[in-house]
Amino acid sequence: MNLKQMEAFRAVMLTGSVSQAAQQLFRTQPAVSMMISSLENDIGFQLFERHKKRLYPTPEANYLYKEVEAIFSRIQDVNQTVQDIQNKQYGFLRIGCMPGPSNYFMPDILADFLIEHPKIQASLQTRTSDSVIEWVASNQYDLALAEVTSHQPKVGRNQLFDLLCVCALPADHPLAVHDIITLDMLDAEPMITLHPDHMIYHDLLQLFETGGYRMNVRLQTRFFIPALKFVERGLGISIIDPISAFSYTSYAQPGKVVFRRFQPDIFLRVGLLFPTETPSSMIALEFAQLLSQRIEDLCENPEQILCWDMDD
Amino acid sequence: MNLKQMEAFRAVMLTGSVSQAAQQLFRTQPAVSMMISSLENDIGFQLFERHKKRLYPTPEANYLYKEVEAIFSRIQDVNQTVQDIQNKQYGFLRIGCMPGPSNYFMPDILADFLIEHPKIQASLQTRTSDSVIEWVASNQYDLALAEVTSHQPKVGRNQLFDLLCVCALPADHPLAVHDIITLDMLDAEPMITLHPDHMIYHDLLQLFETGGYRMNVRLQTRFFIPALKFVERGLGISIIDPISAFSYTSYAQPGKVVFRRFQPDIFLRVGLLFPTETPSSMIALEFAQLLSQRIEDLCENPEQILCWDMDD
DNA sequence: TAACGATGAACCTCAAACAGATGGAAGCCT
DNA sequence: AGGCTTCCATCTGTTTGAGGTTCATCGTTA
Repeated sequence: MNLKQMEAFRAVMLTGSVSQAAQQLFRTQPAVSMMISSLENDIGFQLFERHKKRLYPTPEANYLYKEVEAIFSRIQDVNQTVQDIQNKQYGFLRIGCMPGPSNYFMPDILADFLIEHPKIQASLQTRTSDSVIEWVASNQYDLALAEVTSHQPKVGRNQLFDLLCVCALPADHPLAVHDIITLDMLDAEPMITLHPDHMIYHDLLQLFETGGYRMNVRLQTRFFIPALKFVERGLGISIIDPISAFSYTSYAQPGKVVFRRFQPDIFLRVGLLFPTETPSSMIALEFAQLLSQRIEDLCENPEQILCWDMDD
Repeated sequence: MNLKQMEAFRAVMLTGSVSQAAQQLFRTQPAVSMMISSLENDIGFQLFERHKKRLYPTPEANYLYKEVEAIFSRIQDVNQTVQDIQNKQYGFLRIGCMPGPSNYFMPDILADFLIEHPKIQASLQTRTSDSVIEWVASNQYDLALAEVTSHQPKVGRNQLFDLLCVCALPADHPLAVHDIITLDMLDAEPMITLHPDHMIYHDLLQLFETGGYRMNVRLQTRFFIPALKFVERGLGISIIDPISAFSYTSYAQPGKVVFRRFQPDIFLRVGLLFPTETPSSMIALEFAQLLSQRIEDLCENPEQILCWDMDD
């Protein structure tokens, strides 16, 4: 009882004759005839009664036929799935994302991706970077975007990006006339920063101190996005990662906040992370490639943020 | 993408290693290794990532595995069905039966059969012989038992039985002392017969007339079974087919009716009928054999009816 | 007579197995 | 660190058998 026999059986049941079945299978008549008799021999009972130059299927043949048809239906399913996978149209994408990009940046990219891959299912979860790192390590996400501090996650296929941060100022701030904001301009200037336990606060403070300037922290926020709201209201200046800045430009009205190049360079390090010890799905890799490309695009073309207020 | 590849794939997924899979499949390790890579080549994407001497299934492999497992499950179903058919434990039995044997004779035999074949489903319908013949011809029954008059249904696998009829008398009837009832004894004796359109009435009448005796028809009934009720009440003597007589012995209390050999021979012709142009299921043939055997047993051993009142 | 199916003989091809060896990567055990 | 083992991939060479071919024949039946 093998597939070839079942194919022959099915063809004979469908066409009602050995000759036609042979034709349909692109085989010769003796070949099909032999297949049927070898099948009958295997299973130990007759499937057809030969009568008056016709084949009459026995009731047993009808019982079997239903089940054989079910097998072929499943095989068809498998082939469909294989095709879908080949066309990158099959799979489930579990994405973990830190808060900053999860509101606008990531959804935008994911939306583009899902439109191109209509059958793909996805889930997007927002968590703190620490949680995200933990979850992706335990294979709860297929890929994740999170801030990384140490160089530890540089293992496997993980990809690191050093995002050059920009300076966000109220549009009517006197310093907004400059193309580049330097450290000395911010001496004692009211600032909106992240909390002190955050890497970027630490880096910034060190810059101020080594330069001999005073960092005047007017407000501390947990994430970058709310910080921008305070900038918008004129409460101070903030140093912002480009993804958050880009997100802001995509939903806020221009005229309230402007972004400027900041000197010296200060980086936010984010990682595009994959589970360790578990292979990634092709879909995950495909999406990761798109995501990575968009992030690089943002790094290489900071004008889309810096010139946002001008050309709009 | 063929069964062999899927078998190898399944084994590797289950055991988690090529070597163990090879062992399980009674193949060599290179064979399984080759099968997997030829499968990967066919479908166009990786199923396993080779890492640290282990195989890690990709998510795609997991998607496929579910569907492959479903195929094997169906194949298992087919094999089970084949086995059930081999063991005569699969099928549906549609039986048509004329009224006489359908109350006790046929149910008894069918019950025996179903007990021996626990998984078989059956349906038993009672109709007039004419209806039964019509229905079985149009493949509504797998087999049928009916009275046949002409010799017409002697086609195909149909089997005819000439049932030697017996004489049913009230137990206290003076004639009951005889072992054999002859025609002359019944001269002008009150009789309970079937209707005149029935073959057996016609045969009986002819016998009486050629012998020069008078047939005193006290009552006419449609079937044999009610006729026996009248015999029981002493209303007359009846000539009964052995199946109806046997049925009666299996439910009635002895002491009211006795059966005696009747001379000259008079036969009721019944047929064990199969659909024409349609093969019979093995189950139908099996049951037909049992049924045929029981009928022949009844014909060859009439004592079980004739001596019923004595040894009980 | 033509169509259909079963069967047989002779033959061919190829997937799939074998055995047996090798090399590389990685784990395990001193 | 070194040695041993395990596991996988790969190669060579070989064999086997299923499944196909062609061609021919025969019996049945429309």
